[in-house]
Amino acid sequence: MSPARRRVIPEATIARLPVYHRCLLQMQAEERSKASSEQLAEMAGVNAAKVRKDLSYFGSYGTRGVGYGVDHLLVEIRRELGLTHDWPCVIVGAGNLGSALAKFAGFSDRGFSVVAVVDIDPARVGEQVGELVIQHEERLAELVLEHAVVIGIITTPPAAAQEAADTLTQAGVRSILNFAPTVLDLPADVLVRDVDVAVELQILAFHEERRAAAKASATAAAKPATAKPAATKPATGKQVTAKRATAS
Amino acid sequence: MSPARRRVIPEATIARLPVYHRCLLQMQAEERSKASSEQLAEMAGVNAAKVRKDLSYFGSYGTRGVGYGVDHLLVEIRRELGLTHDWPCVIVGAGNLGSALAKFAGFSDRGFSVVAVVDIDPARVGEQVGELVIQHEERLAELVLEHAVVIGIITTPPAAAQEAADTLTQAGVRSILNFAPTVLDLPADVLVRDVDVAVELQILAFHEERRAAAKASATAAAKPATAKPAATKPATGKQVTAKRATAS
DNA sequence: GACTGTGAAACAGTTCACAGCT
DNA sequence: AGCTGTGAACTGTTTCACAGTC
Repeated sequence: MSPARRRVIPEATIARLPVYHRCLLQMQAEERSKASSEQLAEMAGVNAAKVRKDLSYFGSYGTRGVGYGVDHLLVEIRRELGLTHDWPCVIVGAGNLGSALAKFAGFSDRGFSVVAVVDIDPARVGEQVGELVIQHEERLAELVLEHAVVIGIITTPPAAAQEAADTLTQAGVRSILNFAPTVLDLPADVLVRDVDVAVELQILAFHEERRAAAKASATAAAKPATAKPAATKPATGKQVTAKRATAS
Repeated sequence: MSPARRRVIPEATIARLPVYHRCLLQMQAEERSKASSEQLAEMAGVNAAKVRKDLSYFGSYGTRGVGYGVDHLLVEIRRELGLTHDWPCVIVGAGNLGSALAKFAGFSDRGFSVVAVVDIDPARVGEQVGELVIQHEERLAELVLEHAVVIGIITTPPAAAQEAADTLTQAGVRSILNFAPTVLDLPADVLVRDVDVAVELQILAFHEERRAAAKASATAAAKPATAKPAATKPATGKQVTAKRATAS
């Protein structure tokens, strides 16, 4: 529809867009028609300047002195994210996680529909998972073509992930969400996003470990400059909010 | 044990540490005793300079002219990540995802043990999930204290996530892995990492959308500088690898 | 000769601060 | 008066390139 005369958007901005989208949906549900960058920021857990800069990459959707129109902004973000049309996805690996994702309805309302679930274990083929029936992984390429699958979701054990990714790629899939704890080796035009729960836990553990070390060494050291005293209670006005980290 | 005379480590480095750890484990399994930054980099899907810089934050664990000793490096990273001791975790919300995580054994071998699963639905209490029995969410604070839980994993529906987080925080938990699609509002000393599958899918969708737009506009434009022709096959020497993005 | 460790350069992302619109 | 949009300053991260060590 629109001409591709668009600026280059920072990755960090792109990663926040879905969050803004969610916040705006909530505002819409609350019948709010206007939102200032300040309000959106508070809700999204970022600062107002960031919201304004992020949104400005796409155009001037706000009104000075007023704010952003919730409905309008929602439409624009929706368009940018391609949430106006459907994204057929396939899940490879019907283990605990794959099945959980297949059953989970929360994506379909945002345009992501799981059109097939495959597994390599013949014993599992035919089993019902949510609305779908597990098919054999042999049929993966076929299914991708048949349903015009655009996004592949890999939830296999790590040893099987590369092969799944290769099959998906050869069938034309260019976007992969990889839950397997492996680094996939794919052509440069394939976009892979890794979600690894163990990695996340280890990052948390690292910080816990440091906290413990800091506390231990605070016994001798006089200067309390290193470790702040734990924020006793949320302040009245500006809420001191948790350190946040999302997939980039 | 060691004095807290440690440098400040960039977040980006911390996020890669678990990946190096995984690669080293694999090398160890393959009986390799030495690894160069180049080899580690290839395996981890990053470049060699990054590996060297990352590791150098922790000390000089390599030998010039030789590389890094796999076993030694593994011990050091393990220590940094606190994988030498156990991290008791609790899962709040025994839905599809919560149950899948509870059943999944893949964390325990890295020191993360799920010591309890709670849910707010009385009908689910008593149900077996993996090795554990679902308990009522009322008991959450109690369970945290009893098992000295350090990490809380929130897998509730979004509406219930804030309350779960508050309870965890009040019981002393300072690290939260949040799967609920909500921005949690917590004291600044609580570290939250968000994992949101819908967000990940939307990021992939954004890029797909742009690809489609670029292709559409490429009809008129002569310069093929914007979109590279799809890498036909993995090159012999240096592998051109997929764009990668992990939780930061 | 090979490979690490690291300053310095380049790049990316965030925050500031204010001009400009309504 | 209020709030957006954005250059400019700043902070964080990656990459380069090479001196230093084995």
